[in-house]
Amino acid sequence: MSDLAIPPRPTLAAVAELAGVSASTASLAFSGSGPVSAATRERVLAAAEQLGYGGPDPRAAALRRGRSGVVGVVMEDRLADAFRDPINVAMLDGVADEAGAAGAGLLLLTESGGEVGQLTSAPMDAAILVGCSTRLDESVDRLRRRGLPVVAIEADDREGVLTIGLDNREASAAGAEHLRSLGHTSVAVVALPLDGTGGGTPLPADWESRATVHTTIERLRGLRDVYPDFPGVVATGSTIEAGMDAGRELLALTPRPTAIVAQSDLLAVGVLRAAEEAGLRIPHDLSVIGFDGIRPELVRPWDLTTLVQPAQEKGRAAGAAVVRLLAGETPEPACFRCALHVGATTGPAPSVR
Amino acid sequence: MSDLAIPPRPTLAAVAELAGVSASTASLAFSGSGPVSAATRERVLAAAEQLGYGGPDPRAAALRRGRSGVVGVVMEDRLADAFRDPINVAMLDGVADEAGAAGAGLLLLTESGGEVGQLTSAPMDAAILVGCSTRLDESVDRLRRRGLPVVAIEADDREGVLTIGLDNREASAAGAEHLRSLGHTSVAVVALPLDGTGGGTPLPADWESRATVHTTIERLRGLRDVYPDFPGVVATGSTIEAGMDAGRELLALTPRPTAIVAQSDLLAVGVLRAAEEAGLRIPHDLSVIGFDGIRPELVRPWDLTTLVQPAQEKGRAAGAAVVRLLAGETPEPACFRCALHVGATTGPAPSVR
DNA sequence: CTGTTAGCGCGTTCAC
DNA sequence: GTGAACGCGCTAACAG
Repeated sequence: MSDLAIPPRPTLAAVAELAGVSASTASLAFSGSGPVSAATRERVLAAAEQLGYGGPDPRAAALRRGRSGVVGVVMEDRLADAFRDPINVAMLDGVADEAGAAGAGLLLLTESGGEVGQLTSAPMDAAILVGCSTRLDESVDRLRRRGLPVVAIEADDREGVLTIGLDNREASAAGAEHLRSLGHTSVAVVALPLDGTGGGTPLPADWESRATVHTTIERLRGLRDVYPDFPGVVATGSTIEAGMDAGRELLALTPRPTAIVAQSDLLAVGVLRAAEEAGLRIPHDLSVIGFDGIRPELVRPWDLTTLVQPAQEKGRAAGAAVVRLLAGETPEPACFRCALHVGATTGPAPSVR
Repeated sequence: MSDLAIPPRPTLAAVAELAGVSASTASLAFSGSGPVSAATRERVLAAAEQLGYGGPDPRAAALRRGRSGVVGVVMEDRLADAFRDPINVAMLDGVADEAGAAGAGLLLLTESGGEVGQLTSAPMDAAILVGCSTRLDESVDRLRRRGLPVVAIEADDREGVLTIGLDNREASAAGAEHLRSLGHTSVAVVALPLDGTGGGTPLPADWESRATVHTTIERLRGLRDVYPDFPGVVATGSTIEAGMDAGRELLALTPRPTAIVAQSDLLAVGVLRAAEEAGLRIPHDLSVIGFDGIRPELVRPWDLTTLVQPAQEKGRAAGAAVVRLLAGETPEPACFRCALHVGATTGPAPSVR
């Protein structure tokens, strides 16, 4: 581990001089986008080889071109948390597919990252906002002032932002409708966080005015469209553990709900575990419905009733939108739909059996 | 969705002029790192506000400073695959923790991404190589020629690269030793990919000379240290599905192995499913051992015997190393150790019971 | 505390 | 097909 030291890097000019051509010619030889004779290119490349020149400095190229080839992906506070939910991973996957194919790198950022905020200081050509929370508005402002095109996934419509949506409300309502058709009258919800703060608390009555996370609100609204009243708890995040905690609390209610609506599959799995722990039979004693439709193997051994969302498609759409925006086109906003998968975790309400 | 168009951005100079100060003073007002009177800063900020100026252009700042505040993370070919294995996610998490704390953004790259290769054209200050495969050498060359410090996770030692290692060989040997102490004489392996190509084939006899993935080789060597001869298959990736496929093949061998060594926990879970499918009792009829120690809930309902590696620590070390390298320090290479977790998927060999 | 002076390393006009 | 000049937008030195 000797020389990790950085040797002085040759510049294009040095290469050009060695090759006996002008800097601009050398530049063309590298970018390949101009008319350069094969012989000249050859000489330039040879000179570069000899000097150990690794190609044009991307920083300078970025300044000159006004493009850095980087797309920012802005996620929740901790990357850790974001990565933990497979649905986010699937989405990122879609983004990487499209943006990557267009030659863009993905720069992972958090809204609160860094000192003054990476949002203001990171070199990028556009940004995709994911899992939008409280600071969305502020983030958008910062990005827009930098002149960057912004694409948001599942966010409130906002001036200057292209939104890739999901029918959260309708889908949730469809899930609730499914429960209602099974005769459930006593349902409870495990909600995703309402805002940037803690969670792990009962769902407040005034959630609609207090919550700031678009997805959470819309899913709650969908449930309310079918069940005007329901108790619930706010989970600390989209994890199995949080789902277990929430499940334990809800199962201790009297009367015990006959169905629990979890706002994500991971939460649903946690609820199922809590139910198992309490000795309840699924779906005989309790019905559980999730949201997302993550890969079934992660939910094993249950066949979870859930709302399957096209996460990767969503990501792909966002990636494609950014690419088009950067190409000067004006892509249309999109809205994806979920499909209800009726599995084996929902059944008739105990009272009607 | 009207004006996603990018309005002309004001420059620092314009702001400075409006504020009636020089450009450099304005610059200081923004970076905050110089002596500027509160009143002056105030005026500059007000002018910026008025013009809708969003702060210094990161591209220009990067060129001038020679730093872009971005650390590249180079992963396997498809980001999708990388994200699918929780062990990678855990590691990324560690990297994000350290690098993020230092204010750096993580730029996700693939070795083959983009046209001419993002490795050459992406603006970054340093790179972390992860899941090193065939093209490692070439990648390192490209990065080193750009004068970038390079940190590699689990790679062969190489001039000019700081390696963060794992005791893959020793750990695998310890796992094998565990099986031997239980009386197993007939073990088979499910190997991670040997190189960038397909997989899904029997493990060739000359794997040692053919394989290019450091981690795979070292783990195979560790197994061989205890069991000189063993059959095996090469999985197509680190997934449960690939593990199932591999498991089915190995369980069809005659004589059927009494123990299967999987090179990752996901593969092990796949093998367990294949065993279940074949009606085998675990560990009565078959012992299975994994590698990684991903979160237990992902392996449920089994309590998998596995080699627990400190993945997040590994990532953290890599992140810290990069940060120190960028600070001009010379961090030492590190090597982490795994711990054998004896779960409920390994037991005495059938013949000795 | 603030202004002046020079570039950072390259890509892009134009001419030739 | 090639070269000369200019400036992308900012910041590090210095001088005042």
